[in-house]
Amino acid sequence: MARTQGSHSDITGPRIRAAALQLFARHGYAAVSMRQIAKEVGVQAGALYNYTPDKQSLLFRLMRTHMDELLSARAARGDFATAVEALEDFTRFHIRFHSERPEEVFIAYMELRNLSPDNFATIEALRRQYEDELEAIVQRGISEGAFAVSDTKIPAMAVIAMLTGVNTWFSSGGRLSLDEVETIYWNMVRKAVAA
Amino acid sequence: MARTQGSHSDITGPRIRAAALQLFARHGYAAVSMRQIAKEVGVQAGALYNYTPDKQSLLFRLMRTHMDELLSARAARGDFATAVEALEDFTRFHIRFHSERPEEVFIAYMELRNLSPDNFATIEALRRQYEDELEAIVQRGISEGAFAVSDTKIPAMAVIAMLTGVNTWFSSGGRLSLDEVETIYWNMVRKAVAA
DNA sequence: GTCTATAGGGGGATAGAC
DNA sequence: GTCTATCCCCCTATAGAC
Repeated sequence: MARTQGSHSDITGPRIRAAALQLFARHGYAAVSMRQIAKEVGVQAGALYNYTPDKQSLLFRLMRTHMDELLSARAARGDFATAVEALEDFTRFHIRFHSERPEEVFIAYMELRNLSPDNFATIEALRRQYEDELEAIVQRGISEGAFAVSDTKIPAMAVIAMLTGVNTWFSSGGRLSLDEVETIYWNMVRKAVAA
Repeated sequence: MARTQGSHSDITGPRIRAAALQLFARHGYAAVSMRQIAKEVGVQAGALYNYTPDKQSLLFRLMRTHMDELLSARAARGDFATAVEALEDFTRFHIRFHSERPEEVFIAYMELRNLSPDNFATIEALRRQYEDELEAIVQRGISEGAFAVSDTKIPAMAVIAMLTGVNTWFSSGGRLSLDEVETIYWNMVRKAVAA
């Protein structure tokens, strides 16, 4: 028996999430209505509820997917002989991964307060996991005698804040290529923690 | 003739702005209603319009005041003999000023997209002015031979992003005093740009 | 799966009494 | 200056036809 249902279901779902991603990033979750999302997709508002139980779940799914992709892309990176090499890899990975997903990154930082408490806890745990990976690199560098910092958590937070800041100004057609930007940041990061 | 009007006007205005500040910071501009603000102040919603022409102006005034205070506090800092000293002063000033005003800082970063185009341009110009002051310090450090960075704008953005990040985790009752935090950051900033 | 229609609730802002 | 009352609009989410 051929399935007669589901003719559009495989395409409408992704299109809803793509529209929500762009609209949430541009105007903010609270300022975007389900009607706007529906209009962007080309369906009526009621049809959205075939794909998401509610607006909150739509936001959560975008953030959850983003964090999962971040952590698995990060996990796919190899091991490194020294903490310095690991830190350079982290620096370049972070800048590149985030610059390729400006909308997701923006939402991940700006819409945390619009998550329900449970959803917030889930996202927060994933974010913490990512930070811990950098903190471990800092710790390793100290053990190896390559880094000299009087704390591990603060340098990790400082480096992530600094690198994520690239997204606020970088544009791919600008004065510098992403590769050049990576190198400038890596030089600053390297020196900042160096012994 | 004694003025009989204005009995509450001197106090209600500030209370409205204080309530809006807290609510906007906590829930976001778009998610907060004029009725909520009024309730927090203890007046009816219509009374708010004696103090602001509309909701947008309320947001703008908060951001404008914050940026004005930032720039004048910064201007009150003295001159310094070397770029290194100027950079240390900037670092400590930025962390302290921002950590004392978490709600204002949060709004200044998160609600830019909810400003009308004209209001956005005004705030953006003030923010740019602040960044330019740091960029000038970086430029000076290069001239003096004290700093070695292959760009001036990117290090300025990187340092500001790093320092502002303190607000995402610092709490005054925590493991470290603000003074200790300042010193940790200053060591990283100093080394990051050092020749 | 999508539509139309609607329930049920807020929203920003204004008018006019006091 | 503040209140009550209201205009007119939009919101999320659901029900039921097709």
